[in-house]
Amino acid sequence: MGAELRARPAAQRGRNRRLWRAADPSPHPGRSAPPGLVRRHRAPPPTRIGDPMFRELPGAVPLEDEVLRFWDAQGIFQKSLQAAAGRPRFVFYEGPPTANGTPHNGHVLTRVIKDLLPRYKAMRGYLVDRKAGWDTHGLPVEIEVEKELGMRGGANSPFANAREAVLAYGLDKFAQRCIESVFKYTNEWETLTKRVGFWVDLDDAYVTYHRSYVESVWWALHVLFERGLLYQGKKVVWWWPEGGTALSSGEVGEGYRDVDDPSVTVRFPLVDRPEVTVLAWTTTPWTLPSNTALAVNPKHTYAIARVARPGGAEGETELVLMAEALLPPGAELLERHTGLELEGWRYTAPFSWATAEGGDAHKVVCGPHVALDQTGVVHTAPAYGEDDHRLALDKGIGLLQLVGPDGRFGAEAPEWVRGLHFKEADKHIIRDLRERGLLFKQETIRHSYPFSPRSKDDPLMQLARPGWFIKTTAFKDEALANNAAVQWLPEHIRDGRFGDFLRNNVDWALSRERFWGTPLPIWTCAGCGQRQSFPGVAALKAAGATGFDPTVDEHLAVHKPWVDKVTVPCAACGGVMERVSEVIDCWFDSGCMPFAQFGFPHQGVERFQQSFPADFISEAVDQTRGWFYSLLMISTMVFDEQTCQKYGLPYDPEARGLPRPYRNCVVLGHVCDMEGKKESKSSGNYTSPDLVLRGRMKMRVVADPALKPDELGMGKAAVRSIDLGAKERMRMTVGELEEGGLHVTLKEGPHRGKETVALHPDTLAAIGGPKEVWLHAPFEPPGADAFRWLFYAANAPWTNTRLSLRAIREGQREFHIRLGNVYSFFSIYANIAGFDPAVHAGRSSAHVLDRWIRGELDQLIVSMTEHLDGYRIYEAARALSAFVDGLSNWYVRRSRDRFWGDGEAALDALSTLYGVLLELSKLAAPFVPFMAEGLYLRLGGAEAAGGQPSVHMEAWPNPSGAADAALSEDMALIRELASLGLSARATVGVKVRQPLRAAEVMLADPARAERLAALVPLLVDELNVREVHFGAEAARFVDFKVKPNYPNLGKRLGKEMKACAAALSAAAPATVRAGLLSGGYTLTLDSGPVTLSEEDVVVEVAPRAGFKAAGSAAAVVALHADVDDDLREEGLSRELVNRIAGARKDLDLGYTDRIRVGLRGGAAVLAAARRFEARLRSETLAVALDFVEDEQAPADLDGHPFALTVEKA
RNA sequence: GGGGCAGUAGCUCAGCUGGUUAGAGCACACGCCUGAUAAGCGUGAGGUCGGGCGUUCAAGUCGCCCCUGCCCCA
Repeated sequence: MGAELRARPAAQRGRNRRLWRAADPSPHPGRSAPPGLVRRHRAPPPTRIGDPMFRELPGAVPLEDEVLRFWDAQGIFQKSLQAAAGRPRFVFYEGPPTANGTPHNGHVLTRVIKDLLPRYKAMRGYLVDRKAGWDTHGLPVEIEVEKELGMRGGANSPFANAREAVLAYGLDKFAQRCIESVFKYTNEWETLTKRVGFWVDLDDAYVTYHRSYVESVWWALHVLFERGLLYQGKKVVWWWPEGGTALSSGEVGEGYRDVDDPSVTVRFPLVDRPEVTVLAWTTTPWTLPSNTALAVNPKHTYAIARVARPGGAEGETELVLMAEALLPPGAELLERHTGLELEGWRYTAPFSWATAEGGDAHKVVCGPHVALDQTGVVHTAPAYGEDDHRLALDKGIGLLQLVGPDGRFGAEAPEWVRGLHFKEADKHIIRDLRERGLLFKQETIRHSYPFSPRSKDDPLMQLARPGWFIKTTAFKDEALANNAAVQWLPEHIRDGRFGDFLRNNVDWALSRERFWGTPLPIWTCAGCGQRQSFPGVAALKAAGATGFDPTVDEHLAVHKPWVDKVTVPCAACGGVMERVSEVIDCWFDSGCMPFAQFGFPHQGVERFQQSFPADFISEAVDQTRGWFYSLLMISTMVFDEQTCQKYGLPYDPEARGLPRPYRNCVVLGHVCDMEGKKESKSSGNYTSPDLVLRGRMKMRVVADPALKPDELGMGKAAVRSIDLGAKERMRMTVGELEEGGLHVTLKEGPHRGKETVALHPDTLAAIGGPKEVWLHAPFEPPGADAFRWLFYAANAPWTNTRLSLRAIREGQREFHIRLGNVYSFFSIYANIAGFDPAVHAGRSSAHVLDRWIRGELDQLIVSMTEHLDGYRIYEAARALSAFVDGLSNWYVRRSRDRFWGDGEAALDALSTLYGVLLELSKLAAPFVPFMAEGLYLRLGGAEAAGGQPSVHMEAWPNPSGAADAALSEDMALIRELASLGLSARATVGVKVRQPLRAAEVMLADPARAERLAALVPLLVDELNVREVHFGAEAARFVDFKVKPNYPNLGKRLGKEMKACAAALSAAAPATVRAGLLSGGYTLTLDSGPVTLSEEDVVVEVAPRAGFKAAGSAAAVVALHADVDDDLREEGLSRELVNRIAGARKDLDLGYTDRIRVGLRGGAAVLAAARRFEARLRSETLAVALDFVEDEQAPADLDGHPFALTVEKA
């Protein structure tokens, strides 16, 4: 190898490197990576013949590929379960997702949280079954199929609503389509699940439409029916006219959106005094024809007053009746009445199209729900409002229902509004009111109003409907007690969101007039009205049921339309019982999951007994009214003492069997975009999880001639959420794994729909006009571990997470890269030293750094265990990260010279670091399962004594007893002193390579100096000073400060605290300090003398002005800044080492390669080199050093001429 | 309209049961180190802790009111 002249100073090398980087604007998409993500750009030089013992750790995605292959090939997940057989169980319930849409980033969050705790508990010695599940029933599925089939009711359709379209299509075919739709994206879900490392048993997944599941749900309903808790009634429900069905509160909640609606105040003339009109307000004018009452609050004061007539002539007035407190300014008060007094007053309704049924109409009634709002009088239409309905029942008021379930005015209505959609009718009704002089005021308000969650343009209406209900209100107290026994994270969910929901509980509107769902297992006799429920097919057959279709699939047989053909002879009258037509709310399915997943009680009794209740569940916060509720409510009702005893379930009478069915619930926040908005496909601020995981994503593509041929049109929100500059070029291919493809420039533009991008028509044609394309990001994807880490370590799981590549990379740098670097460092020296864990591991080195890091590791184990046992994921992740920081930036940094030394010292350090890394791989395993596995296997954990095939089968580490609180504190102080020393060096302005004579350290608590003695060499090295002095001399550059120890003194002195603080600050600090050190210092306050002990006063130090020093409250470090010839010579020699090391690197030499060095230079350089020749040789592995005196040498070493040749020996 | 959560540095977030220099990361500036090296480290600047009132010797932390945002409900 040829020699190379190497004389550029280090600083210049650095600058060039920066320039090189800055001048490289990523010309090779797909290849270059942002600085910081690629660990090295060349393989480390071979260090010995044959394979090194400790292999390099590859980048994130290749590592994850490798580990996934390994898990798969070795069946590690299954093995881990087999190995845990017989251990106590930690029960986890998987909340079933619906696979009829592609998974998004929010699902990544839930999946990684659900993965972490089971992994942890498995390592802690539990058997953790992880049964997957799929939610397959319900409206979302039906709507999806209706869309696929182009079914839609209304104006341009032959059908009144989609419901009728489905009936025309055929229920049997429809059910088949639903099943297909449900598993449309199963592949995407399974791929994502594996890719993010969520261990769950997909092969044994429960499916809510399977017969065994349906029969379990039937059983639960049967139990409720038998107890009289399942009843038919009429309730006001949120109704979706176009869908022809009621919606559950969860479904309604999805569809709220801000809209502008009319806000009208209407005149209702009193019958007895027609000149006085009651003013009532509504935002739903279409309900006015169905008005049957006006409600007032009995406690409020109402007034008859003369007010200006709106829109009337100047000075025109009218008499109105409304709440006194809400009268407009200038109103003339004529009479006062309490709400109570108004009850029974009759008024003339604005419309009289029909007569109210079932009671009185058109009078004033009192309702406690009436708020002091608008006029304080509420227009009441009992058919269209829950409060209204309840009040009407209460007061014997009848009901008018002029808008039918199809959302349109019916035959009773006059022609001008007949057949009109209710929203459409609003303006006609307002016009009519205005023409008849009944409209007092009209405005427009913006408020949130629910729309169909599946068809965004269909407004919902409240409607009194007959249906089946569960009497959940009868279990309110029990449910609240159950809730109180659950450990919620965050805690406030219990008394806040969830508790509130339970307190305001209303009976569960269970039935759905739909098709694809669990059929309600109730049969009724047309003859005598007898009703009976059946807990399963066997019970039906036992009752003599006929009509089962033997040709149909067993799962379909328990669904509509097949199950509707099943009839049962009526035990009461001998007639024929037929099934009621309804199916049930699919939330009820989900809440039956604890037992239905095993088919309990028809089968799987033992598995259920072992799995009830769950130790842990986790979903996003929107499930408070969804799954969290359905689970809790159903188990509260069904698994009472009686049921538990009957089926041998654990029931602690003390706790009334609470909580059930879950003990701990981690509530997750939403995944938001960079602006903090919730990610959603329809608003376009959404990226596929694939982008983070694999650096690519599949998008639909449409043509847009407004684009340039090389442009890719993408919604603004999408571009931002992808988190690149718009100028970044992405690679686009048609096939998933295709090489090459087109490079396109992102062009921000309008949002074109869910996951959709646009291309110029020609470009689209040129690539064959595909419907979908793959976009490949011009960066190295962070991968699954980094994605997981973001959700664990960026913030608590229940706060919303802002997703951005930047944030992911930040976390990756902080944890993954740092840990990877430590391993990389270890592997280099372990390979050089021939470190063999079988021989060298487990040395209990007495070196203070080794003792320290082992102690820190112990403390880490303790704190992570505590945190994870308390489900505090974020805190555990922070502790882990802080440890890795200390390991990298203090342990390794200060241990370096030991690693490249020989013999025992190196083996001690290697053995310690090896042990720490191996334990760390276990501690990190639940968080970053891929990297942890990669580390574990590379460290030979599997081959070590007692090792397991996988880190995930390892036992969670136990503290070894190495924790040393005193050492830990002392080291923290030393690190603080190092920090102060470096700060002081910055004021001196001398680089750290230049040794200084001494550092003077003054501690606020001088007693600690002695304990620090053993650690002082670390400080000497870190600060590059020859000596560190504590104490006496240091007093010269320190000022003392004394202040009261508030927590201590505050309790003792109370109100005297202020005076004491003032007196103390007035005293001379040095005197106070002296007094304290000699047993106590006495202050004289107005109230008398107060003697302060050392514990009562905090003494701090601060650097006195004019010294090269830096200080904190605990210490001041000052430096002897003068550099004499002796020090300068040593500095020069270290400078030389640095240059030679730089040359080695430029020559790409291996770590152990020997070199020959030729040094030309001036007298000063040569003198330094000769004096420190031994060190020069050993630190640079120079086997030969030639000196040539040359005062004209071209390069500069701290102002001295010099030149260097380095060649491999 | 009601309820829940949140508002702390330019940005993203910590901050335990109230205790006196309010922290971290990123970004920025300067510097350092470099046989882990397209990595790493240090220092600095940057805050009336959304606003107001109150409780207290002491409030980012507790209470009340208001403002703003998000979520849930009506």
